[in-house]
Amino acid sequence: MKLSQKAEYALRAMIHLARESAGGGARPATQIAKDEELPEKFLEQILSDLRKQGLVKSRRGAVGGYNLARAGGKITVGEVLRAMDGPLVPRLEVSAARSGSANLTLQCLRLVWRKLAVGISGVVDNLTLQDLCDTVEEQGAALDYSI
Amino acid sequence: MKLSQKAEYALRAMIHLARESAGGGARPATQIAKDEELPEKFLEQILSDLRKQGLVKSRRGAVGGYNLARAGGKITVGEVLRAMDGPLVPRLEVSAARSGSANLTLQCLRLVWRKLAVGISGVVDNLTLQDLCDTVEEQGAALDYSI
DNA sequence: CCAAATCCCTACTTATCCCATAGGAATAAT
DNA sequence: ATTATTCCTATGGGATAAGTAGGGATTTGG
Repeated sequence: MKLSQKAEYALRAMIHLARESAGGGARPATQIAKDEELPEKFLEQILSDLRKQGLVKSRRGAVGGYNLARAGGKITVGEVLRAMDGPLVPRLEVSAARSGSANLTLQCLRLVWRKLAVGISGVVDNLTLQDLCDTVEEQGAALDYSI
Repeated sequence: MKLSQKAEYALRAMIHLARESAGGGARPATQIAKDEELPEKFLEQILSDLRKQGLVKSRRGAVGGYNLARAGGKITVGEVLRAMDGPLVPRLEVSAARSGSANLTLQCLRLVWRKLAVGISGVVDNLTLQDLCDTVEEQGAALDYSI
């Protein structure tokens, strides 16, 4: 049950934009990379993907950079993660009908995946970038390293 | 957000044992492999791991095989998945203290991971092998391919 | 127009690690 | 003994993730 590094980087970049670029100006990838300690060229690719998924807007040229495509309160964590990794829960590719025992087992699996999907979606689809910024801000910076 | 094939196979084997071997006799790996259409030698390794984690009991020799270590109602899906894949949620290995912006971002991440952990655990740690068997059995075999 | 800054695209490399296979040693029943 | 099984270790192949590199396209400012 692992999330890709790419998805983590994407989320970090998005959180950065939500916090840092509320004031209009576009933020160059190089600066995001430096501030958030992300590999620069890799981040470029990620931002490009995020743009294609409609999560950020870009602007080229001398004063170019990136911005959230919508307000931070309108972008959920789930959108970001799924934009990078696809579906968040294992999908059962049922080839053909199976024999009796195997078939019952696969039904059990489906049940698990479905419940997992509900649980995970319940979290990430109801959590916006703004929520994150707000919570961390009000908690202060020195709290809860226990994960 | 992907589960390893190994974890899926393990869960399938455990569900098989929960359903099929309630009546005492140990079930050989070869038969599990055949019934559930799992790669035989790979399954051997998986069962060996499950044994080391205390989830199945094995018996060697001519009438040997595997059995659940406890009743199916006492083994959760979460135990099985974690036995194979380790923690189900990304763990943030915080190296050193970061600069201001990166640090705030990492706190946001921690918040996400923590909420995800709660959501996922809430599902898999409250779902036993017995639950799965019961649900599927009472629903009948021809239901709900929609995942 | 020119230079600088930036996004954009594509190909490549590298490393990791999952998935599986193979062969045989230990153990137990008949 | 023979047969059926678990148990252990090593190995390979292949996919995929993670990151690098280089250069083209676009915009701003002088």
